[in-house]
Amino acid sequence: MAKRSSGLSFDSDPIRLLFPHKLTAINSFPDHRSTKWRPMEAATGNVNTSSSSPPPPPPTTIQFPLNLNCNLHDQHHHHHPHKQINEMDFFSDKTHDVEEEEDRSRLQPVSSSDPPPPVTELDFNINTGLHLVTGNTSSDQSVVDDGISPNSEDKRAKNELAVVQAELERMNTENQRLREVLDQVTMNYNTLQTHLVTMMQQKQSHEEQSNEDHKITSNEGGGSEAATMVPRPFMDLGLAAPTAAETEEISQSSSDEHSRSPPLHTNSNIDQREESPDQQVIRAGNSNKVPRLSSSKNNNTTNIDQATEATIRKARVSVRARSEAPMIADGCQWRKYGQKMAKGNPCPRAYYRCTMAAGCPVRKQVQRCAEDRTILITTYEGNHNHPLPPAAMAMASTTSSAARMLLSGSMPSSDGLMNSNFLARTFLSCSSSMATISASAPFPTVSLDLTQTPNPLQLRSPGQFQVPFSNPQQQNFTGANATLLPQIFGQALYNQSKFSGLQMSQDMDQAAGASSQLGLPPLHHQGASPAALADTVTALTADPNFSAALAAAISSVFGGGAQPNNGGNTNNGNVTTTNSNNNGSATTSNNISHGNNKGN
DNA sequence: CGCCTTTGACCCGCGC
DNA sequence: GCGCGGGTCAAAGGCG
Repeated sequence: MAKRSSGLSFDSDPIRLLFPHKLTAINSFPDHRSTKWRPMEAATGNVNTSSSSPPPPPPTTIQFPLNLNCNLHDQHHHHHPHKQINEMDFFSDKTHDVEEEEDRSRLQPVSSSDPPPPVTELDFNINTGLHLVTGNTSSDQSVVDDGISPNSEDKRAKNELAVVQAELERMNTENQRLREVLDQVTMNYNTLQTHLVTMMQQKQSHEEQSNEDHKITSNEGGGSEAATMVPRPFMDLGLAAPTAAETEEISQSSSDEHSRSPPLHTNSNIDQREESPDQQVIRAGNSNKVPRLSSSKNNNTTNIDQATEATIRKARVSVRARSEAPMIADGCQWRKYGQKMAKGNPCPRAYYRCTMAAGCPVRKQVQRCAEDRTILITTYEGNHNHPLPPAAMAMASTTSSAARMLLSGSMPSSDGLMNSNFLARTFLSCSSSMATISASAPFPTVSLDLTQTPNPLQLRSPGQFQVPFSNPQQQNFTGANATLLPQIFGQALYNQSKFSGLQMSQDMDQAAGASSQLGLPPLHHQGASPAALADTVTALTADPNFSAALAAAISSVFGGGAQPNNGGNTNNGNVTTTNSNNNGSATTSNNISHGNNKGN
């Protein structure tokens, strides 16, 4: 399936996303500047062009949801101010009004002496004259009509008949139109299904190879049927043998997608198991190539979850933001544990570990863009296993949600497809010009480019605000705002997830729990192609819900200080930064560890 | 003293 | 098998 210009770009064959661990390091992590970001830029242009003008219905076959929704929406909202249905809309009062006027004008000769009364449904009923025939003389009209011959009543009846017939015609037309829409929906569904089957087949072949190579699931034979559902490629991404508590966690998460998520854990507990201080599962190399799933004591379901979580652990969210600060303040406490010179970038890459809780598996890498040193590339990996301050919640949910989006986007299970796609489109629609999915990177990575000015149309929510994203012409985007952006984004995503009410409905009982604790679409199926996801995302880039989510996010981040229609530059110019800025915007950020600035 | 950064060494996977 | 590159460890030192 061809790539579509949605801001979502895949660098490689879609199937590769399913086997991130198999990928070569063609686009290894540090190379944000090169291949990874290029598609996004291209996509940016496309998106902008497509979104700046009323989208000429792209040939995408997945466009239907929007159209369908719009139509239905309009039809069911009688008082929608921008009703666009001209040909037929008998759900609309207004249409009725107009047509009734016409009908009434046709009927006028019968009772020409009466000024046209206010048009209402009641009037319509009265004017049908049907009641008059039955001898209902209570109305003024009937009084007026009293003096009229039965012949005129016949005329009137005929007229009414004509009206009814016209209505019937219109209804037929509308039915036809709806049928066409339905056909289109069905066709699109079939297309998707076909694509899914294809991908599943490809996946199975890969799975077989993977099984032979890694013998990961040698333990239990699990039904072949289940085996086909098990995301074998992810098995490699399994974690080290889980502890008892971990196993419990796993079984819990597997047995219930219905939540009971531990309260106050910002993100899924996926990584709690990851390393106890003495365990250090993420050891050299292992973190990169993922510890093996050595334990065989788990059943398929457990393996699925392990694989899922391990993959999530590997999923990364890369944030590009202009910042002169050494790091963007994301509300967490970090400790630097290493620094390396990465190939292809003269700027060193710093490795940070979350120190807000012992054993928190979250890592982040900070590196300046080689091409533009003002751009700070921060890549998050993993999920916190501890409560987070509000300031850190957004970013945590962003990373977590992005990770899940990546995974779910590659697993279009019957129940996961919609969820994943919804989340994906949520994620990407908000910034189709900013978000990029890299499937060719060693790990599935969602890249958020916060250095570009997003399309105002996309950022304008019904509330008419604009995110103070960096303006390319205004390079003074400093750490303060750079700090905010991920939070905005994350919060928007988080909110949108709540609004969506999709997978959240299962686990959203924990308000503090970030989206990662939301029910992850079951990993039964796998092999959905990112392209399919891309298609869906492409088709659904305009998600009104996201605007609301983004509005809420900004409101929360700015404490209601979001400036409507500020053109996005206001804050940029005003905020000056220091490394330790809290910029007063968001919350009680712990900000970057103090030593961090010290060191730099 | 505790926490942090620095930095060289080490581990590991992958490609050749 | 070797080299490369990414990622991490851990000793040493700095700072408040």
